[in-house]
Amino acid sequence: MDSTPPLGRKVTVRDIAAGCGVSRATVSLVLRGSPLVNKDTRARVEAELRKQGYVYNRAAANLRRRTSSSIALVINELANPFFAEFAAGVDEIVGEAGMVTLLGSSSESPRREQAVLGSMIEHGPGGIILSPAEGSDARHVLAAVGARTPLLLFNRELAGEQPEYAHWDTLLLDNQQGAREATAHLVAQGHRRIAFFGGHRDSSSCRQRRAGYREAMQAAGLPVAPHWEVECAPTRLDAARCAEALFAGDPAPTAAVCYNDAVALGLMHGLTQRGLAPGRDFALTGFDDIAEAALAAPSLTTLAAAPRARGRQAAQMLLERLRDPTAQARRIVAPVQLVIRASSCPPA
Amino acid sequence: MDSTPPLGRKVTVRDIAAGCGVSRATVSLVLRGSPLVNKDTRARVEAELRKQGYVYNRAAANLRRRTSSSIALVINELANPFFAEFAAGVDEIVGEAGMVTLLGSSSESPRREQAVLGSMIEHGPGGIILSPAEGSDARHVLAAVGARTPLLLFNRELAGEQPEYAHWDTLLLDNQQGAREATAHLVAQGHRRIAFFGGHRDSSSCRQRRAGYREAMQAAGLPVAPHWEVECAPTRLDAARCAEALFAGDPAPTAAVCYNDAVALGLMHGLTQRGLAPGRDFALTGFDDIAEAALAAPSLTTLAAAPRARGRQAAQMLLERLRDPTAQARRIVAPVQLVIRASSCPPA
DNA sequence: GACTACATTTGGATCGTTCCAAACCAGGCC
DNA sequence: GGCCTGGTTTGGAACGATCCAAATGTAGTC
Repeated sequence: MDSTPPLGRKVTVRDIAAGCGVSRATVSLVLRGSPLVNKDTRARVEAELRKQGYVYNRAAANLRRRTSSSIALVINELANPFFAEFAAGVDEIVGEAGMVTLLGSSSESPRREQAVLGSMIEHGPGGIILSPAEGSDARHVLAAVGARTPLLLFNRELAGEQPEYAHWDTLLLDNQQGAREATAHLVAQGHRRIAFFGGHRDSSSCRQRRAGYREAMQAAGLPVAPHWEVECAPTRLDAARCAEALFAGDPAPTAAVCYNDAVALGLMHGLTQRGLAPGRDFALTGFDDIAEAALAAPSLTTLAAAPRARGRQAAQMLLERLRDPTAQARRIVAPVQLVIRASSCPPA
Repeated sequence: MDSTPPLGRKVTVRDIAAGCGVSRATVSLVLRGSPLVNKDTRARVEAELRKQGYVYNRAAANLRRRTSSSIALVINELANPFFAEFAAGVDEIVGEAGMVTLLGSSSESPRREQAVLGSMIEHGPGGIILSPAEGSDARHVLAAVGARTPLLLFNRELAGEQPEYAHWDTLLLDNQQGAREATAHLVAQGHRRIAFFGGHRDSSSCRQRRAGYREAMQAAGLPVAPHWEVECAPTRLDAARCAEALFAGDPAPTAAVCYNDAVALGLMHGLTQRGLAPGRDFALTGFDDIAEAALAAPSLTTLAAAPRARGRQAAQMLLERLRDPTAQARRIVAPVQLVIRASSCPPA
């Protein structure tokens, strides 16, 4: 009986088995808490495990069992607090399920996204949660991940998505409904000249939000002047810079539905510099409900997407898919909630 | 020769070997780009790899080679933009090195931290980057990760760290120097009554920043009144609530060095509600240089810690450690940079 | 004592890859 | 022909766990 804990080598089931005079199979049963093994034997083995400082090798187990214990999470921009919250939510659920999250960031580059997916897939994740980079398309994603590993798309749809990719689950935000509600709220406040401000024309979320805005305007019987639809990068800085454009034509709007909170806060800045007090002389709404929305002056009316809850939901959807790989693909459009604060005042 | 791509099963080197009439060993050599294999053979094998849609099984390879291709990253609070940036930096370098990041979040709970570390270690990461939860101590961390896996500590030191843990690398921010510079800057602006605002007494970063503040005050020959050191949770909300405390005694300060940016922004809010204009009637500085610091009104003087660069640095340090496991442990204190903006005005 | 019934334990084969020492093959040289 | 050399290729044994069918022991029954 050679029960000395090995020095250079890792401790394996073999060492434990030798250490307390049972077979490897028995140790393995103990490790998995099987009811087959005798009480005393279990106690002896468990003592030996502690004594030798055994650590389970999940990779070896996964190899033999043909299972996986990880979920890959590929995010377009991790540094964005919205996606960081989302990632935290995913990791929460993945952790609760006893699995581990493989993290990757694509930095909004479809090429890097493909490379990252390719690297992830070699590690054999049970499934993948992908928040696509702008411009990412379905063919490349399919080429990188193959048809075997379940994939869940978050936040954006892929360009060129065909029925053949229909086995992918999708979790989207209801951008259109959100923008519609924000617009309707401004209308209800008494505004007639309402702009849509910010975002990139080619981003799908921007298109959807703008569609919701137009829909609500039309439903209220209100016209949309061309210079009320202003495009800008989705950053505070660029939004502040573009504020001018709203007042470049006649008639000037008295309110704006903004692409997101960052843009709304930038616009506030721009308005202030023009001598207009946001929340008094001009009403606006955001999108996302980031932490600062509640603390801005004036506090920002916005649409809460609850990114952490969405992360949890995405992870749960994927875990369910792992349990039943043949189930029908799901497409969930999560509602967003209008949070009314001070910025959406009635017209001056 | 059975070259039909298997249906239910995964494609393995065995299938490729059979598919083009060579041995598994040869396929393996091709996969790793060995110069030993003949040009024509290589081409044949590579064609077969593409044809069958082979994906490399890194877990199996790691098992045999006794190597690892992952780095574990355990963060105290991923939703905090500072740490999200840090994580993005880590992942950048880890990805460049052809490895993958295992993500875990401890939500500032030492208990969860230990559980997460325990789960991580079973996946056999090559090394671990840990940004400890508040109150996490060295003994528990050691128990969870063992002495075998290299560990790098970021941002905080562990309670009860003894010489026996001296093999852990450490990357810290120079909190003390930062606070000293901020204080000295306010002194140079002409302030005499300077407060230190926010943070928890028992957090090590808060202690260090406060020490820097006191040092600078002493160096300038300035006294520190007891009610100038105000404690509060490191959130905007609580900071706004605690602003009052600064003016609860005589004499009132004319400037404050804040624990971090969130607190500084909260204090601005609190000042405004008291009828004081931050950046005109009262000077303040932050810490972290979060995105909004530059866009706040007034823009916030603060200390830039460059979290993404720190993440890259941490990953690099750990990768070097993997290359040379016996090298002397390193302890790097990264300087932070004072960014002067509008909030640190001279006295009114 | 032979039988079944049940609880517990076990040795090999296996997962997909890599290592290693040995084998193979062609060409050149004595 | 025998021998060496250098470039290629290869079968079998690992890595650390799990599966499986079969073996072992222990009572209980007739």
